[in-house]
Amino acid sequence: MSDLLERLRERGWRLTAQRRVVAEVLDGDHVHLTADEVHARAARRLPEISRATVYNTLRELVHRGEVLEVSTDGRAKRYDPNAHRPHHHLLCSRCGSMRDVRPTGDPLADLPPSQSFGFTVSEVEVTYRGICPDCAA
Amino acid sequence: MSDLLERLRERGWRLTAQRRVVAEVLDGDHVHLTADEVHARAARRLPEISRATVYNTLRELVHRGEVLEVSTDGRAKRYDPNAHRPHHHLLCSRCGSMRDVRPTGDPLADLPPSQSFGFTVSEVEVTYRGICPDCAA
DNA sequence: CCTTGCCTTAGATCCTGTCCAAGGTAGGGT
DNA sequence: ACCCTACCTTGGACAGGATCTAAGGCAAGG
Ligand SMILES: [Mn+2]
Ligand SMILES: [Mn+2]
Ligand SMILES: [Zn+2]
Ligand SMILES: [Zn+2]
Repeated sequence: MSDLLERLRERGWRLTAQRRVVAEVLDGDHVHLTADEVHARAARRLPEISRATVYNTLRELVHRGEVLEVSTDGRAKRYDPNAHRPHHHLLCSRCGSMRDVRPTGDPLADLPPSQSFGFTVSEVEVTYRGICPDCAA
Repeated sequence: MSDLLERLRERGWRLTAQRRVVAEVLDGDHVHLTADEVHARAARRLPEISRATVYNTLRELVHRGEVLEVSTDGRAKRYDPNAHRPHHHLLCSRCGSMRDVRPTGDPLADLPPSQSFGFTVSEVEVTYRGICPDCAA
């Protein structure tokens, strides 16, 4: 994720300790943290970091396409560093945990033009809902 | 939608003016109102109806499977009376309006068991995001 | 009709996320 | 190495959506 920070610095981003820590916290696979979870983990390394800065940084990373924002049924949004390879999600209806999945097939191709109602469709999101192994036990 | 009210009354629901009006407001095709929109329309027929009652009634209708709750990217949730025939949604990223769509193909079949991560998957939700004709103009 | 337990109500409260004004600092320029 | 300044961070106020509470109201069975 240090690549990311370099890339952004070249585009005029100031490299601050806060932004570095947020980027570190977001690193990994199947990572889907809420903003408050990001803040809690960032605060372990940088205790004075504020919630506003976490929100600001996340918003900018999303806006620049470096992080994916996923909303889950009225709960807090989750932030996903795996933005460069498109994928979908498995969501536990009980605890809200998420896993990445890559279904075969292209749902965009499954939308007949007769059903588009004049919309210019740019993306599709597929969410599989169920109970995760932990919650099933 | 009077069928609905009868069905619920037989299951022990009290038939109040408020619940009747909420059910009326929710009737129709491609209906995806927010709770406040439901409240506003209900209040045209029953001026003293409270927001709390609208929220209570919607929550119960959703819980009993008579109305679908659709969350749309951090905006207010929308309520969909068309719960009995499964369908998916076209969502305008600008104004938040929605239309029902019925894509061909079954996304559930597109999830390889190797990708299930032990989840017991019970439903799949597909959202097509784009710009609606009104917002494109 | 009466009674009772469910329903409705206004307002407080909670949660998530944004906005603001004040002070701090990265990093280009000298 | 040091300044400057525009950009960044901060705490707290604020806003919208949704839930909760305690008090009074009313559907509907007896
Ligand atoms: Mn993901
Ligand atoms: Mn619908
Ligand atoms: Zn779970
Ligand atoms: Zn629109």
